[in-house]
Amino acid sequence: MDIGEFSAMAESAVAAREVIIAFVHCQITYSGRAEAFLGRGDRVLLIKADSTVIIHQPEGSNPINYMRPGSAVTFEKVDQHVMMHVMNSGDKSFLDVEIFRVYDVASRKLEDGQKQDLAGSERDMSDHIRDNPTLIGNDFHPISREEQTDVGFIDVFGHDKQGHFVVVECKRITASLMAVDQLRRYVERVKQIKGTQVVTGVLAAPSITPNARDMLESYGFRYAHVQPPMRLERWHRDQKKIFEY
Amino acid sequence: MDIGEFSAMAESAVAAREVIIAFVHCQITYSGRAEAFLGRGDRVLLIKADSTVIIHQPEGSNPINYMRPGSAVTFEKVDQHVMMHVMNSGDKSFLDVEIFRVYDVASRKLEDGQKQDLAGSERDMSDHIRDNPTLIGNDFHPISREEQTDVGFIDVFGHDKQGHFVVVECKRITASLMAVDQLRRYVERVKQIKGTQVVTGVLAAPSITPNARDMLESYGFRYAHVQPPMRLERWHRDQKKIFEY
DNA sequence: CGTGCCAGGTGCCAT
DNA sequence: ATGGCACTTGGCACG
Repeated sequence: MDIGEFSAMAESAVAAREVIIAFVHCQITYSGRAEAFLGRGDRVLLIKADSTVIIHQPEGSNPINYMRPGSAVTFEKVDQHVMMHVMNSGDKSFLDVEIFRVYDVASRKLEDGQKQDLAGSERDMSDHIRDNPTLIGNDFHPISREEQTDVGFIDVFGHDKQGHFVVVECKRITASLMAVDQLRRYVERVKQIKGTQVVTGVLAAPSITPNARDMLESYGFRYAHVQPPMRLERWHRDQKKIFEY
Repeated sequence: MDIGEFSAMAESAVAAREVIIAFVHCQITYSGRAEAFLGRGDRVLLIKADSTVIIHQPEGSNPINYMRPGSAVTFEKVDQHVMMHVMNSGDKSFLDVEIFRVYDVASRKLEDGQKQDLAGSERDMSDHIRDNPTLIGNDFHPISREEQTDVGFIDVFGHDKQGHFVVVECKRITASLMAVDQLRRYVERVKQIKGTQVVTGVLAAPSITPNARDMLESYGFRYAHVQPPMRLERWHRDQKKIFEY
C-alpha cells in the first residue's frame, strides 16, 4: 500500500475511533519509564479505539512496544516513509514508529460491550476456604475474608477453639518466599493490633517451594495443602475424550 | 469475507508459519489456569508464526484472551461459522473461539530478527549505584552486585569503613512494603551467613510509600533517594522544545 | 488518587 | 525443570 495513502487513512481512522491493524516494516524508539530502540523489521501494528497502541513482533506472546490508552497519535510524512508519533502525557512517554512499508492494513469501527466472566481466582479460593474451614484445620473458625489492615489485607481471618487468632494467606499457585513475607507481615500486625503474642499463621496453597517452607517453619507458621477451585476443569473432562480416539 | 474461505486460508497460513490478523465477530471460551467465557462481540484476532494466539477487544491495553507459543491451532466448520480450537499441552489449556463473521483478514510471512535495546532497568540502576556508591552514602563500599543467596539475590552488597556489611535493595519505582520485606529477608540471611548482628539495610528508590517507610525504620533500615538512570530522558529533552512553540 | 496486591500474570536468569 | 524476581508489569479494590 502507498505510504501516503496509509498516513491519511490511519489519521482519519484514529479520529473516528476505529481500530486499525496492519503489517508494517518499521523501526521503533520508546522513551518513558525506560528508553528503548528496535531496529527495522516486520511487525504487527494495532491501534485501538481508545488510542492504545500495541506492536507485536512475529513471535512471542508479549508486545514489543505499547502505549497506554488515551495517547495522542499523529502521523507525519517524511520522504517515502511515515513517522507515527505517539505521546502519552499521563505517564510522560513517547513512542515513535518510523514506518517504511505497509504490507496490509484494515480499519473498522468495532462493537463490543462484553465483559469476560472468569472463575478460578484467589478470591474464589478464599471464599472456598471460608466455606470449608476444615481445609485449614479441624480447629479453624473463620471470622472474615479480605480483612483490611494498614499493611495489606488478610485473605482469611479467624480463630481457634481457645480463641487464638488465625491468619490465612492464600496462593493459587506455588507459594514462594514472598508469600511467607506477606503472612509474616500480617501476623505481626495482628499481634500489635490485638495485643497478643499468640497468633497462628497458615499459608494455604497447592504447593510450596522448599526455601519458602523452611522460612515458614522458622517463623512457626504452618502450610495447608489446598487446591484452588476450578483448576484445569476442562482439561480433565476433555482429556478422556481425546484419549478415546 | 466468506467464513469457509477464512477457515481454509487461516489453516494454510498457520501451517506456513505466517502471521494472521483479523477483525472478527466471535465468542470465546477459555479453560486452563482459570475458566473464562466471553460473549459475542467484535474483536481483533492475532495468530503469530509460533502459534501464539492473542485476542483484543476494541479498547484496553491487555489482550482479553491469549494462548502461549507452541499451541495447536485447528479450524472446524460448523454451519455458517468457524470454530477455532487452540490447545496447549504444555500448560494444559484450551481456547475455543467461535467465529461468526470475519470483517477483514490478512496473513503474511513476516521477517524480523531484531532484538530490542532497552535501558533504564533495575539492573542498570544497581550498576549505577555500584559505580557511584556515594548515592547510598559517603561510607559505602560495594563488593558485589546481584549477589546470590538461597533467599534471593542482593542487588548491591558492600561494607562500610568499619567493615560492617551493607545490603542495598533497589527499586526503579516507588518502594512498597514488599520491597522492605525483601530487604529484611536479605539482611537476616546475611546476618546468619556472616555470623554477625551488625548488618545495614538500605532501600534505594526514587520514592517510598509512608507505610513502607515506617516499616523500614522499625527494622532499623534506611532509605536512600536514588533516581533510576535514563528515566524520562526524552520527555525532559522534548518538553522544552514543545514549550518553545 | 495513592497504597497494596492479584494476575490465566510473562519473561529472564540462576542453580 | 524449579526457584526467585523484575516488569515501560497491568488492573482492581479500598481508604
